[in-house]
Amino acid sequence: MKLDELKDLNPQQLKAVKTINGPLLIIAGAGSGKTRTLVYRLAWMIEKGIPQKSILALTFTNKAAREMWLRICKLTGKKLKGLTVSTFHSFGSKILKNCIHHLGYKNNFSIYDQVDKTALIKEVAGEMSFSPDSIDAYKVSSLFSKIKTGLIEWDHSNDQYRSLYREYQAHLKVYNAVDFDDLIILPIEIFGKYTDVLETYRNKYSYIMVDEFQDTSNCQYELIKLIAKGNNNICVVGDDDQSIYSWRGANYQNIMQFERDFPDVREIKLEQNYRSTKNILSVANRVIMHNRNRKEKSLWSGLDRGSLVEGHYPKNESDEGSFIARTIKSLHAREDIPFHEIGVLVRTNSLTRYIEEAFLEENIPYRISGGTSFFQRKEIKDIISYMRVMANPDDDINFLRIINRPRRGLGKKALETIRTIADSKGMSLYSAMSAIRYAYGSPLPEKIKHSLNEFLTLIEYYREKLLSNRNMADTLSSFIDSIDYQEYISLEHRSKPKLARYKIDNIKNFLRMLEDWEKDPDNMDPSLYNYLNRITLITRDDIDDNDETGKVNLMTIHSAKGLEFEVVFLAGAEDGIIPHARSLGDGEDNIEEERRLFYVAITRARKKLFISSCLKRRYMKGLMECSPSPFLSDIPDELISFFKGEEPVDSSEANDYFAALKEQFKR
DNA sequence: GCATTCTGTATTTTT
DNA sequence: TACAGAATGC
Repeated sequence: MKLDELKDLNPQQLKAVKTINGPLLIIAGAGSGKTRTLVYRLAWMIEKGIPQKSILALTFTNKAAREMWLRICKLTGKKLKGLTVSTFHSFGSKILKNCIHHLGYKNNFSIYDQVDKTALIKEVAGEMSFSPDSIDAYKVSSLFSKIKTGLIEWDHSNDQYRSLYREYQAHLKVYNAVDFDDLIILPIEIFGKYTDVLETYRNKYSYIMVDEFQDTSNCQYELIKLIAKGNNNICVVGDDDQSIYSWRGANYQNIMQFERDFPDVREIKLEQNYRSTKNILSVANRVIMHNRNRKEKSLWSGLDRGSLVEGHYPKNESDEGSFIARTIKSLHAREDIPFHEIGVLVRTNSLTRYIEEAFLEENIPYRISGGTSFFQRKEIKDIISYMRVMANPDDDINFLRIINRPRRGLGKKALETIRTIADSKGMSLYSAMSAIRYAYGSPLPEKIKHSLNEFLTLIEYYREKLLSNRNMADTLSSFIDSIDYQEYISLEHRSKPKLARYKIDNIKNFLRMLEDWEKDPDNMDPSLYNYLNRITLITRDDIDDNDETGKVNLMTIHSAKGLEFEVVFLAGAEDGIIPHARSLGDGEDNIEEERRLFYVAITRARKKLFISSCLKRRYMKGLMECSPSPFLSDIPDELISFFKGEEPVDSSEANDYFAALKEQFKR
C-alpha cells in the first residue's frame, strides 16, 4: 500500500488505522467511512508484516465479509492468503468442524436453520404429546434460543417447556445436528472444557477485528473475548445508534462492557459524516436525540445543505406505490440518477408487494432483497434435504421431508411404526430403518418394506457417489432424474404449468450455482459438507446478483444496513408499522430500537430523502386508518416540506392539511 | 392409507 | 394473501 493513499483519511481514521496493538474501540457514526477505515487498517496490518493467517476479521453478514475481502485485495494489490474474514456463524461452524468430536458429535453434523428447528420442535412436541395448540413453535423456538444463550433462566412462566427443551436437545444430538445458537455456544463450551484447544486458537489469531459490534450478542462477544484474551489485540467497531438486532440477542451494551473488560482500551470516535447532506443529517440527529440510552456523539457533515426532506401523504398503499414509481421515473429522466442509486426502504417484507406492483406497472427495473431466499424455496429445500440426508443420514428432520417426496407410498402409518422402533432404541429413523431392513418378522408390510428398501438403496448409492465424486452437480442432476423429480413438480402443479416451469428452472439454476462453486479455482474445499454448511449460513442478500446495476433497490430497513443511496424513499412511515405494533409489547427499550431503525433508514440517503405515510392501508382483509409515524413529528418544520400531491404545503398548514385529508377520506 | 380440497388464521426484523 | 392443518373423498 502506498503511503499517500493514507492521505484520504482524516486524523481520527488515520489513528484508527495505525493503532494495531492493544484493545481498540472505534465508535463510528453512520456514514463516517467505517468500512473504509477497517479496510485500510487491515491492509496496513498486512503491510506491516503481520501474517495474514493471524488475523481474524468478523462481520455480520457474508455480504459484508465478501465486500471487505474484495476491498482489501484491491487496496493491497496482493492475493490474499490465509486471512480469515467471516461471519460469526461461519467462524463457529469452522471451529466445530475441527473440534466438535470433543462433544461427541460427528463432524458431518447438519446445521438446522429456523425452518428445521421449528420442524424439530413440532416433531418432538408431537412425540411427547403436548397438545398441538399449546405449542406456538415459533415462540417456543425463540424461548429455546434465549435459554440456550443464557439470556433468560427457567422460571415458573416457562417451566412447562423444560422437558420439551431437554428432548429437543437430545434429538439434535441423535440427529447429529446443531442449531444456529450452537454454532456459537458449542465452541464456547469446547474452549471452556479443553483449554489446549482454546490455546491453539489464541495462538493462531493474535489480531482480531469485529465489525458491527453493536449487533453482537452476549455469547458472540463471550466467544471472541475468550480468544482475544490471549493477545489483547482486539479492535471492535460499532455504533450504538445503529443497533437494530436486539430481537436476535444483539446487545449494544457490549460496547460499554468492552470498556470494562479491557480497561486499557483506546477509544476513537469517527464523527464526520461523508455521506449525507447537512439537512438529511440534521433530520437524523434530531430523531435519534430522543433516545436516552446512547453514547453521546455529534455527527456533522461537511457537505452542502442540500434539499429539504420531503414528506408525502398518499391516500393508500397503491397511491404510495405509484407516487414512488413516478418520482423515480422523473429523477431518472430529469436528474440522470441511475436506478441502482435509488433505495426504497420498508419496515416489513410484506410491504414490498405494493411497491413492486407499481414498479411493474411503470416498467421500472428493480431488485428485491428479502422475502424468501432462493435456498428457502420449497423445491430447492427438497433437493438440499436430499443432500443433507446423504451427508448425514441421521438427520431425521430432512429425512422426513424427503422420504415421501416424490410419493413412495411411505405415509404416516409406516413412519409411525419406524418412529416407535427408532425411539425404543434411541436411534435416528435412518439407523432404525437400516436395522430392520433385512430383519425377519419385520413389523412392516411387504409392500412398504419393498419401497423402503428401494429408497435406502437409492440414497446409499448416491451418497457414495456424492462423497467421493468431484462432480457433485452432475451426480445430483442424474439423481434428480432418477427420482423423476421434475415429473413430480409438474404433476403437483398441473393446474399451474407456469409455476411448475419456474420451479424446474430454479432447480436448474441451483445446479448451475453448485457447479460454479465446485469449479471455482479459489475454492479450497469443494466437498458436500462444506457446501451444505455454507448455504445454510447464506442469507437472502448474499446471492450473487449478476447485474446489480440499473435496478432500483427495494428492501427492508434491516437489510439496508451498511448500504447507501443517492436517493432514499422510506415507505409506510406510519404508526404501527414503524414503530411496529408488534415490537412495542414490553419495555421502553423497544421504542428506542424502532427509533434507531428509523434513524438507520434516514442515514442511508446521500442527497434526497422522501418519507411517505399512507392515510389508509389495506391490512389483512380490511382497510385501516393510519396515522403518520410519531417519529415524523420529531423532525423540525424547517427541515421537511410536506406535499399535497405535487404541490408543496406550507409547514404551518401541514398538520391541518393532514387532519383535513383524513376527514376527506373517512368515508 | 393417501391425496385433494377446503377452511381458517395469522402476517417483524434474519445469522 | 398465503400457508398450514382439518376434513373429506378415493
